[in-house]
Amino acid sequence: MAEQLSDALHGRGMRATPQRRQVLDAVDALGHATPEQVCEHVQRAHAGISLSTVYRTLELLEELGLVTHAHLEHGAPTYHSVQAHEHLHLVCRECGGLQEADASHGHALAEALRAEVGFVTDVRHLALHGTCARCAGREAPALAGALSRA
Amino acid sequence: MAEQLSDALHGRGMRATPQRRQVLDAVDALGHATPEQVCEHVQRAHAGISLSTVYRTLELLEELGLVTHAHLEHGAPTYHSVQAHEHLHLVCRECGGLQEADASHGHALAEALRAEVGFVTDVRHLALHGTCARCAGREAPALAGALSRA
DNA sequence: GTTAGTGCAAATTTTTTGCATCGGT
DNA sequence: ACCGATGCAAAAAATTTGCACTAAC
Repeated sequence: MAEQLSDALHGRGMRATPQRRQVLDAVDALGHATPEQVCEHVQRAHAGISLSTVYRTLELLEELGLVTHAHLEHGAPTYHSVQAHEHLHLVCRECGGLQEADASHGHALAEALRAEVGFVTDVRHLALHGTCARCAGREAPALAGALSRA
Repeated sequence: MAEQLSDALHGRGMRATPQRRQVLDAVDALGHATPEQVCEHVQRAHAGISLSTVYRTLELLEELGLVTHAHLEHGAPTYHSVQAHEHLHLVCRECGGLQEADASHGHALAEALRAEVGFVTDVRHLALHGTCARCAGREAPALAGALSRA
């Protein structure tokens, strides 16, 4: 996989720098991470890197198809490794919590869209917003009442 | 519907100002709009409004459940009226184009998630990223082939 | 008349860019 | 040695906030 990065870079006449490897490793390790979190992680490891380089590198890695990003909350893009298992992101609007769900649910949707309008969906980039089970239960009076009666 | 806004505001001890009506109207009229586009639209109409007020008002309208927003592209939240027909947003990563698709596809996914993990998805807030039919055909014949074979 | 809401300008936060220097090839 | 990549600091966006003034109720 480290070779995958080097090859991709060299193939484009670009250079395999430690920063690029470290950013990719950080995205891998963190699972979901904002550019700032990636930067902190790399610096904490031991290496020096600037936030500018993180931005530039994430953009590059995305072009290379090694990472993707999703907008999980207001103005905070989060990056994921392509190698990680595919999953959907469920973002709760009430508590801000994040949970993951199996990507298979998304595949049916993606397949339907491809068949109907030819749009090829990147399931790894799928973020769903709504209300998680806990918040839905807490805030829906009817449901809460039914439960407390039991 | 104008009454819906007034009632919602008065019920909370808030005031029905022309700016609030105009922001809601603008979101309605524009379909998808960033805060800045909303501001321009209101100002073009004839009224004075500041960008600060647009931000504050959009946040308020979202709390009231009259608008929702989705992150269609990097760092640019777009707001939609709740009254508009539900639809999915298909964002092409290659050309940046935006197309809509019927929300019924999303409903199956939403239903599956609700049944499995109790997460209540807001389908209006659903943005899918990928490659549109035109770009898929033009830029990645190999990938398109691989996918259609699957 | 009260008090929430607005506009403006300043403060934050987030992301991009210019340029001299460093380092991979 | 060559030229792409980095770091830093400044610039550009994007969003939030403080405060005096306006206007809805």
